[in-house]
Amino acid sequence: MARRGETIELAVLGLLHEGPMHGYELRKRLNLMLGWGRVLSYGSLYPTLKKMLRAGLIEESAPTRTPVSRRPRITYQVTPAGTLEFERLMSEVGPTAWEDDNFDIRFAFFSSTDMEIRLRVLEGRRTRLQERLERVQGQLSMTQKEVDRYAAELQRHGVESVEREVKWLSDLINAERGVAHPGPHERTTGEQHDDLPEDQHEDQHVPPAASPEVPATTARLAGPAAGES
Amino acid sequence: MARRGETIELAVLGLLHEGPMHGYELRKRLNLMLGWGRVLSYGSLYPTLKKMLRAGLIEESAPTRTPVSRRPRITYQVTPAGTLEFERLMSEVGPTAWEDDNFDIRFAFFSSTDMEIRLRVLEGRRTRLQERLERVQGQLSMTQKEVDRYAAELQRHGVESVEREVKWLSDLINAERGVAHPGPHERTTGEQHDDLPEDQHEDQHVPPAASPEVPATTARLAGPAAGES
DNA sequence: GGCTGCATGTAAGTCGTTACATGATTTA
DNA sequence: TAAATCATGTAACGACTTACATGCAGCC
Repeated sequence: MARRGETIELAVLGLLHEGPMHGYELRKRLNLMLGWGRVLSYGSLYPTLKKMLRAGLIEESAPTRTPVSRRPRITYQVTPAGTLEFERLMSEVGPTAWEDDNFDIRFAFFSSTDMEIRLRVLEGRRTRLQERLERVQGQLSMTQKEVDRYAAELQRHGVESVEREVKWLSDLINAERGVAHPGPHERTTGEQHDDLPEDQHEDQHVPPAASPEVPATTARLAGPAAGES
Repeated sequence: MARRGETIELAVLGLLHEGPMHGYELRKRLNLMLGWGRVLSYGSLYPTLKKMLRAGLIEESAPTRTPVSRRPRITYQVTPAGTLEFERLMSEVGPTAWEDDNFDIRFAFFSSTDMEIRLRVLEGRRTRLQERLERVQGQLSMTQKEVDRYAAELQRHGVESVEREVKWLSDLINAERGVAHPGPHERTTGEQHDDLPEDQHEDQHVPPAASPEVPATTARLAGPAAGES
C-alpha cells in the first residue's frame, strides 16, 4: 500500500483543485512543478487519469466552451471523493511523505494542510537527510585513504548539497514556527512596515517583506501563518 | 543501444579496476559512491554480475584466500574485454554521458579518461542544466502570477540548486583547463610551494594546495593534470 | 501542402525494487 | 543461543518510459 505511484495521483488532485484541466495541460504544469530531472510522459499520465476516473476521484467536467471550438479535449475536475483522498494523502506524516520523490510534490501543496502536518513532514525529511549525512561521513572517515580525486570531489559535493538542503529545511521549519530569527531583536511576528511599497493588489501568496537580517527563506515564507483555506 | 542500465555495468567495471571484489562489497562501495537517494539492491546487482560474467566482461578470480576460510564468496575481476568495454563506455561523450543518472558514476571514474573527454562531458552536462534553467525561468515569467507561496519557494529552491550545480561544473571546467583563477596573478600551472608541509607519503590523489583566492573546487582539483594511467 | 503544436491514447519494454529464500559466521 | 552482519541469489511486481498510432488546427 501507498508505495509510490500515488505521487502522480496526488499531483493531479492537487492541480485540479486550482480548477478543471485536461491531460495535456496537467502534464505541462507537472513538468514545470517538479521538472528537476523527471519529465512525466503521457504514457504515464493518461492511464493514471483513467484509473482515477474509474475510482471516482475525478470526473469529466462540461466540455469547456473555449471561444472557438478546439479539438475535443477532456477536461477533468475533482469529485468530493477526490478532495477527501487529497486531504488524506496530504495528512500522511509517515516516511512516504518525506521520501525523495514524494516530498517535492507534497511541499508544493503545503498550503492545503495545517502547520502541524507541515512541521512533521519538514522535520521528518530533515532527519532523513541528516541520517544520510552521518552514515556517509561515518563511512567516509573509515575508508578515507585510497580515494580517487574525482570520487572524493563528487563525495564532497554530495555532502555539501545535502547539508544545504538541511539548512533550507531548518529555515523553513523556523519560518513555520513563526521564529523570525534567533537574533537579539525579538521580532515575534511579522508586522509589515511600509517601505518597499510594492503592488499589494491581491496578495494571497506574497508574504510580507522582512528585515534583511532574517534568513532568506524565513523572510520569504514567514508571516502570521496565512495561506490556510 | 546504451539507454541506461549500463550504469551499473560501468560502475562495476570501474570498481573492479581497483581490485577484485565480491558482490556484497561492490554494493557497499556503490551505495557509498552514489548513495544520494538510490540504494542499489541485490536483486539488481547480482543478475547484472551474472550477465556480465556471461558476456565475458568479468570473471571469477581465484577464491581469495583470506586468512581464515570465510563463507565461500565469489570474487570477480575484470577481463581484458571488460577493460575494453570500460574504456569504450568512458569515452562516450554523447547525452548518455551527462544524463542525471549516468553523470555521477562517470565523474567518479574521470581519472580513467583524458582531459578532452572530461571537458566534453562536463560541458555537456553544464549546457543541459542551463537549458533546464532557461526553460523553467522562461515559463516562470509567463505564469508567475497565480503561484502558491510554497510552490514558488520550491521553484526558487530548485533554480538555486541547479544554478549552484552549474557553478560547480564551471569551476571544474576551469580546473581541467588549468586555469588557476582569472585574477591578475597569471599562475599558469600549479607549482607546489612548501608551506603546509603535510604528509606527502603517497599522494596520487591529493592535489597541491593552492592560494586562497582560487575557487574552492579549482583548488581541490587543479594541478598539472595528474591522474591519468 | 507540409510543419509545428495541441491533444489523446496504447503496447511493449526497461530498469530496478520488494519480498522471499537460504545459509554461514561473528558478536553479545 | 540469539541477533546482527556477511553473502548470494530468485520471482514477482511496480512504475515508469519509448515508440507507436491518430487526428485536428493554425501558420508559412
